[in-house]
Amino acid sequence: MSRTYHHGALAEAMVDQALASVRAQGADQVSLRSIAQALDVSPSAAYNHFADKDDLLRAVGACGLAALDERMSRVLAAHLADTPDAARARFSGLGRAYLAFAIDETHLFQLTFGPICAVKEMPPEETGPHRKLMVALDDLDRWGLLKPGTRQGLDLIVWSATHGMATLLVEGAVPPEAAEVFIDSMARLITD
Amino acid sequence: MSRTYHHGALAEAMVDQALASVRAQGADQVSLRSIAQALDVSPSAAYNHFADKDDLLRAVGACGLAALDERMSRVLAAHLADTPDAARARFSGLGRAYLAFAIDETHLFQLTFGPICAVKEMPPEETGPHRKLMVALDDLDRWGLLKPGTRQGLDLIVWSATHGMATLLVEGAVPPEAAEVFIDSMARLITD
DNA sequence: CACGGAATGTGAACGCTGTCAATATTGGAG
DNA sequence: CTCCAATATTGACAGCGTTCACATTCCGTG
Repeated sequence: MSRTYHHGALAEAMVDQALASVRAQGADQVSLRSIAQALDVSPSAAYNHFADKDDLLRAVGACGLAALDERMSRVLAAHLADTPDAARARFSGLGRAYLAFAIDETHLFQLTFGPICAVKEMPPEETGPHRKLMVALDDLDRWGLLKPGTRQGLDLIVWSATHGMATLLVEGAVPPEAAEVFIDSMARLITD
Repeated sequence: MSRTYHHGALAEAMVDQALASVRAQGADQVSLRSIAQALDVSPSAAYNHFADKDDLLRAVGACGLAALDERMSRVLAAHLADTPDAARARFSGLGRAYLAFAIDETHLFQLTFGPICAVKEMPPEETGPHRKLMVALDDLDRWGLLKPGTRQGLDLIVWSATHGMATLLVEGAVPPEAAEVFIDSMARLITD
């Protein structure tokens, strides 16, 4: 199986390889040349498919966002029931998924939400994870589980707290055990 | 003013220059060579004072933490009174200071809380900003302004929400105007 | 005051990096 | 079958962090 001059699907192959490298070593340590070498391809081949190294890394960051979104989707799929308990389970399950992603995909999390992938023409309102969190909040509200009149301000609080807790975990400022404590405290604070 | 062979205080001068460069361009774009050149010094001179480039950047990150701490100190100094209102003012003032730092020192914030300066033998419990926030929470509790029985879980919530909101501002995921909304919502949520 | 070692700065070099321009190869449409 | 557009290569460039051998200066000890 001699490798042809044309690879055929270099773009995806490079994203895959870059994804693996980022997971293993963190985005800072990944070099364009090393992933080209891993694919038996010349370094400059990348420039037929990506503008930059950063452009490639942004594609990897998008994979990270997708991975997080899928974790959250699985949680929703596990609690479909139309009951207060299911609504509660969805909300704290989503939070747990977010934090679990930060814990065991640290490097990918850092890339996805780091400076390179900074939000550009892609407001968080339209991304999966943020929307899912807000919908879960709406559900809680619909069942009357939130303290009355607090729904509005809760958007920013819940989002920033969850995302912030994730970054604290990633930075090592807080031990992984704190994640569960956080989820419980949050649920206790916003529900009646 | 001939420049002597020995600079005299290269270490501090390099930190100062690096701090300025980080503020201007962000830590990623700062090169050891450029700051050496700005100080009219050979690139390798840095290695008499710092182990690494990262070691120098960590010193800059420490400056960032100090700058944040000073902002928060100023807030405390402005509300010394031993009254409930002063306690409230201290709490939300500290939050505002944290977010203001993130807004107008974006690059420095990213370095200070980024991977390079990752917490190492320096638990946040001992850093100024975290401690100040917790003390402010204690004050609110002492005046009976918190919902009863919630004090314990509030540590993680308040810390992660504040820090998280700061990172969202830095990433551009949220506009600066949201900062004030956040502070109000937070205060309303945790106090009675 | 003299001197010698410690501290500090220099210069050139190494291997690595991202990126680009010129060139070669190839698949597929006409 | 031919030719163009897409794709990959080669070679080069400038810049990076880092190291090593060496130069210069400062300062405490005799």
